[in-house]
Amino acid sequence: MKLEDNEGHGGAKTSSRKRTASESKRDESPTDRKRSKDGERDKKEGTELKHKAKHSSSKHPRKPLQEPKITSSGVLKAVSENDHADVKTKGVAMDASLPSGKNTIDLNNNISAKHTESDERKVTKTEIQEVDLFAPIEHSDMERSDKKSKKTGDSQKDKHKHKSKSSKKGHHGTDERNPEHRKVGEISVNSSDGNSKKRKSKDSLETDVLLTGDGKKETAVKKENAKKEREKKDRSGKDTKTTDEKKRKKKPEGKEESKKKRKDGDDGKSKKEKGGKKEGEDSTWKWWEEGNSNNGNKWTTLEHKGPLFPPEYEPLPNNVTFFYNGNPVKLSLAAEEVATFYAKMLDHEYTTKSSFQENFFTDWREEMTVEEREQIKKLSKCDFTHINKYFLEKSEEKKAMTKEQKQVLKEENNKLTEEYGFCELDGHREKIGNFRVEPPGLFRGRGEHPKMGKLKKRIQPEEITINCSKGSNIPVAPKGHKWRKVQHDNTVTWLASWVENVQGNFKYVMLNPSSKLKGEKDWQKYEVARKLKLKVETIRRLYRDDWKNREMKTRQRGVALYFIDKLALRAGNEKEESETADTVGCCSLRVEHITLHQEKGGQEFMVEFDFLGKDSIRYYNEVPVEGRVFKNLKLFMENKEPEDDLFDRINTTYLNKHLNQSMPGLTAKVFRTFNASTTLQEQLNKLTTADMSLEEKLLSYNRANRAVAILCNHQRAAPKTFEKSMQNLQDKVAQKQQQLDVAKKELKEAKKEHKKGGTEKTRKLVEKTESVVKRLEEQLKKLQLQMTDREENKVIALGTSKLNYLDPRISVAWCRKFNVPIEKIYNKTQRDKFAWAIDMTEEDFQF
DNA sequence: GATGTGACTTGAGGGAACCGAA
DNA sequence: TTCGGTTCCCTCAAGTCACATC
Repeated sequence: MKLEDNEGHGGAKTSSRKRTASESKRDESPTDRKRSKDGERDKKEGTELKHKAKHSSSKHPRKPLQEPKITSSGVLKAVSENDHADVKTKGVAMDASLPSGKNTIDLNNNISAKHTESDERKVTKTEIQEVDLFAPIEHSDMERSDKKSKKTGDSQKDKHKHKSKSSKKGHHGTDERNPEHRKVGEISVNSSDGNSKKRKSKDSLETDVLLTGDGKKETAVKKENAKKEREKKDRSGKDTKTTDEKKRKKKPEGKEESKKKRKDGDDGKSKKEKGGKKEGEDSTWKWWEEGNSNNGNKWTTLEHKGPLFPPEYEPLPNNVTFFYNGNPVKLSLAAEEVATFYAKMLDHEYTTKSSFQENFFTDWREEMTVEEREQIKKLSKCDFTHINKYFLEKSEEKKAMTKEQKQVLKEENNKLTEEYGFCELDGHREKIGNFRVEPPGLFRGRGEHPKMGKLKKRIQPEEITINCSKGSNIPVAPKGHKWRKVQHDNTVTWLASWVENVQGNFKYVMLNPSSKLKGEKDWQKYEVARKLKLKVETIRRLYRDDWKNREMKTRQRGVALYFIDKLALRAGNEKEESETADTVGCCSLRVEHITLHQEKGGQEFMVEFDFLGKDSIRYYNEVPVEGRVFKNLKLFMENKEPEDDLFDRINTTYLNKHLNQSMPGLTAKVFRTFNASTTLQEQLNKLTTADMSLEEKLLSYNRANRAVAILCNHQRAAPKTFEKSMQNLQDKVAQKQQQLDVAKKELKEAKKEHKKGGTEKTRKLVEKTESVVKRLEEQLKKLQLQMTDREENKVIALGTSKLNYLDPRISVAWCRKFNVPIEKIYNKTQRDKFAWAIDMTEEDFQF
């Protein structure tokens, strides 16, 4: 088959880029001359292919990859296997349910297994309800809110028309992009993307969406579910909320909970939780039960106090000296402040890196006076140790403060949070996520960031734009200052913004994840992912077809999508070279990041991935792929240098445009959410049974969560105290075992005595000893489970996936179904963030 | 169509707060 | 009550993605 390819075509590269040697070489190869012809035909056919900007070797010198900070997947695998062994020897029967064929929580196997299952499994519409992106979402867990809002729904229907394009000033029309024109009790699933108007028209063409007489979209599935719901209601004679409330009231109180309640004075709240809320603040704003009457705007009224600035620089005491070339030097205030930034970091590895030192020194010199610059010419001659010692002492002093002194500080802090940490949004008090302006300091990029060590300058009010509603109390700028600008743009969610000087990025003051604005977006995100579930089989079939397409570009698209779907890779936007660390995602993978093995470890068509992803976290994985993918990869790598792009014909914009055609609202990152949540749901279904103890259930939950974290490559550094705490646990287990052995011996004796000549006393002793043995056995098992869980969690971060990728309704439903207190899986912050899900989800929810 | 901009989400690290054992 | 290990939660860097502009 002939493959369309215009690699040799003149317009291949972006105009500003120089052609690399390898590019020229390729242009001259016979294959490419052929491709050039094909390319011209492409152009004629209107399918012009464009090369992506390519990395030249000078810009991306091939350097050895950073040692895995924590582990490669191989290590993860090894850990899992060990754990598996542990689990077996400890007799905790959880292993049979591990996700992979090899009974390890191994990424490859896990994903392969998952795909095999989901590929074979037909996702029918009756499994989950169809959710229309732009129309009312009506599925079981939302019904309660729907019902409640129906009271006001009809009267408000008219309000939900598209807002006309707003006359935006400084910003482009976010309202256009995200109209959120939903009806009362509904939520629009059109996330932050923009083309809602366009999409709505596209969406209305979808065949699986039925239009009812009044123009309201309703799917057949929704109708079916509504019918079921009515039947359910008829049977119970009560509405779902009542049932739900009753159910929750009935829920047995876990031991831990009741213990906690007693301890905290029967209100079930920890000290922290108690401290977090003011009197009268207990009633959470149940925005999910309300309609959105903002016509796509983010808010109607917004009032806040503006951001809180860091304290002014406090000069060093006279007895703390900076030395240059062995001589004490009294620095100017500005230079001294920057010197303290460096001095504070002296113990950090950063300061040993040459780029950090160079960047710091360059920026520091800019803050110096002419005389200082004249005098201080070499960083190596600078001695910051005295300053460093001073700050260490200060830190020790702070630690050694009395309880009362600490309390005073805390109260001062609380006062500031009270004043600046909340805003009034549409009449509701909402928590602000980050109300403090970032203090000055030295920029710490992650990985080998070329700008590490540069000076992050102090932000002045004159650089800050305030966003609030017209007619509200405008925040007052600090004395002697004024704001850069005060605007009233309700199409954006931020309260204040500024541009940081190191990378020129915008920084924003935004709301806390528990707020309506963030919660609604989160909900929408999971609804899009659920919608993908209905389409994923078609999409997979389509990208498989792409593998054999005659166009190179289409083939690359097919393979890239396969990776994004199968391996949960990030999209991989192009980045500014030399401005950021050299990290990649799917579309920006280079030839050097993969190695093809015709056969490895008894499996054919193996692809070895080794690259630095987001935050310079290493991604290492060996994956068996389908033969056609393997062949295509070979083709993509043909005649390329290691530093050339693997997918040189596509980029994330192209990929997302294509995905959006398959399903409105679909982008590359939705696959991560979809696959993460699907994996959690499948694993929980597989790993939990009703007869498990609470601890066993929690281990199952964490294992399911872990499978997702591995899939998403969420690694963490092993805690510093890991070995020690494991040793402590092991000691405890040994101690408990010993106690158990003794108790068992005593029981045997007691039984013997009782058998000899049974009296009331001997009978009671047997009973007592039996209960002791039982209690000790339970305690031992609990400790063993704890140990297993901790060991398995050594280098895996569960938090990120839990917060960002796992539909909370899966977890909430699981808790309800298996009587697990929600506090066991979500801490206070997480419960606040997922309040909407906790309130609306019933036990039968399935992602 | 390429590039730039802006608004947002995702992510790991680290200090503060908390909690249980001694 | 103290100490030390663990968890929470804040911070800010680093992504994604859509729209604007050239």
